[in-house]
Amino acid sequence: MQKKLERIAAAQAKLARRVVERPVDPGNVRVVAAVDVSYRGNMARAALVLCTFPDCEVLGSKTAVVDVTFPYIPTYFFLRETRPVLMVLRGEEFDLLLVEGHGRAHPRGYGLASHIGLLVGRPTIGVAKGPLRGAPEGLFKRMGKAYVSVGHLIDLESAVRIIEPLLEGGYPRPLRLADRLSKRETL
DNA sequence: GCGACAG
DNA sequence: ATCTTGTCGC
Repeated sequence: MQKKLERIAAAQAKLARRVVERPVDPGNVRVVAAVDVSYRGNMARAALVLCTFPDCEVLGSKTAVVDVTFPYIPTYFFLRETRPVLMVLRGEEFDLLLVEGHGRAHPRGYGLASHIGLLVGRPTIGVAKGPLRGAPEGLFKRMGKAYVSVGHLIDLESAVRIIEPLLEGGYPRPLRLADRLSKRETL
């Protein structure tokens, strides 16, 4: 298994080079999507919440249940949540995506948010509740209780401007809603 | 066995 | 993330 992780780590380092950082005009962002995943037994339940920007009026929500295929291993988190996240995002449209987990704020510059961003081809921001050991300072911004970093197709400055109006109680409201929906039945 | 890092 | 009651505090 250790050998397998070494190969994956090398892949992450290579994929990190494909991450694009560029400005995003908040004025062009109309629909924001947020995804989070909860667990129960051997099943993962992903939740998606779509809302307007910057007012964050809920436009819709959805959930997807899938069996867990990989354990949680720090810095290899994307292996565990990519499937459930892609399932719940399938067929959905939005201008920007918020992912529960780090983007570039990762030892190899490639966390779940960057992986999802590369796969969906939409501006993606990574938001986590805590820092990851080995993540270079400067690649993320502490906002309230959240650690914000670039996922893909956006730069940190733009990410900060977009997260700012969405903060509620120290955390982005869309993600708070997605977190609740992933664990409960109601939003 | 101990210590401990996204979720 | 999840296992878990009541309790302390803003």
